Amino acid sequence: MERMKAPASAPTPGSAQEPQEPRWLTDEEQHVWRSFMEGVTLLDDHLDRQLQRDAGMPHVYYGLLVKLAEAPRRRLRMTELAMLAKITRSRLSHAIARLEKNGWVRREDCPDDKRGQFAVLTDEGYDVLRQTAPGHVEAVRQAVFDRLTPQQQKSLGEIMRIVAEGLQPAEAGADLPWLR
Amino acid sequence: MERMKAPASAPTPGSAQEPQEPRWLTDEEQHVWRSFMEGVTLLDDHLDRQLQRDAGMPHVYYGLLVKLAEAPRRRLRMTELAMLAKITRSRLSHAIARLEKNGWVRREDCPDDKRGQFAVLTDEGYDVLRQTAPGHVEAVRQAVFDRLTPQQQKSLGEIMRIVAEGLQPAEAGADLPWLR
DNA sequence: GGCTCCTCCTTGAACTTTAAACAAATGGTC
DNA sequence: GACCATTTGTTTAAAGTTCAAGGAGGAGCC
Repeated sequence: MERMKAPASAPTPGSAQEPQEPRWLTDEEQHVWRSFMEGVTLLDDHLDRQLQRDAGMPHVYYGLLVKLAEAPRRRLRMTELAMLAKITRSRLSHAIARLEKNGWVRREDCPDDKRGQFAVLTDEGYDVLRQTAPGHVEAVRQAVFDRLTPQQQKSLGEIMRIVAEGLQPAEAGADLPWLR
Repeated sequence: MERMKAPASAPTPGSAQEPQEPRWLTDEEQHVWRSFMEGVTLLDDHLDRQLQRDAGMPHVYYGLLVKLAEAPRRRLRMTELAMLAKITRSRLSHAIARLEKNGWVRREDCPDDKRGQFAVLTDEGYDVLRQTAPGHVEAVRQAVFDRLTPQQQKSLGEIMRIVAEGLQPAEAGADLPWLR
């Protein structure tokens, strides 16, 4: 994974060749990375199961409903929603199609731009959210916040914000500053 | 998401009813949680794409090869591997089937237990790992370690280990203590 | 208008994951 | 041995995700 046996000698650094000596992870870094991946995997699974059971949808879909619920008039342009949720438009298209079938979201044409579509949270969708939100918060609390000190919570936020910013496509939302 | 408008009054705490007043997230907690989810989503996507492009497999599959590479005789029982990778046996079955098609893993019967199967990393599989590991470490470094102070790295490890432990099924690996 | 390029969103196929059901082997227990 | 519960791993179908391709509208330019 992050470590494999390293070759005996390394090419001169700074040369034109790309394949420098790989910057393998140290043991400490490796432990961090494994804890991270394990924690994320288990947490993701846990919340997906919780929501699938209690709300009949995966975590990502739940997140979409939340974004819509928070938006003015409970609606967002598809691209906007995709960016907020950090997923591709393609994935969003499929997701909204499913949520539409459930009656939790409906599509509306955009008057200004005939290419555009709004995803609109229906009253039924809002109800689902209201009924399932308490259980979900509780799950998140039990899995994460209840186990961490305030200082750890703060650190986690800072750390993951840094990571997220580093991966944010440079221009993402540059023209939609109010989304950030 | 973690917050919806709260009812005006709460049922008496400690009563027999479950639906207490939900423990909504504070604003700070909510920011932490969103940073976390966004970071994880972006990171997961990023590494998946990196490995799909450079190694022809998703991140999880890569992780399976790594576990096998580290195991004695480069082999593990299916259940053992599933537990190490924190995935279900079903998922593992499918994954190994695919990796077997690639020629990177092969199955072997377990002599002791006729139900049992070993997943064995082939030489081809090992080569793929050797060739793609440098690129992957580099991606992990650039996305995570290069951006964090040593103190933050340490915190991240501690925090995610706590989260992981909380979600580990109580008995998981209890009878396989050498796996922990 | 005509041209080109870009953006918005959808689609279909291939692939991965999940959930539930299942066969076979094991390990008691009687 | 017969019985029953458990463990092991697979299978099926449905659901979700990804990738590449594409239609349609907008925006700038001649």
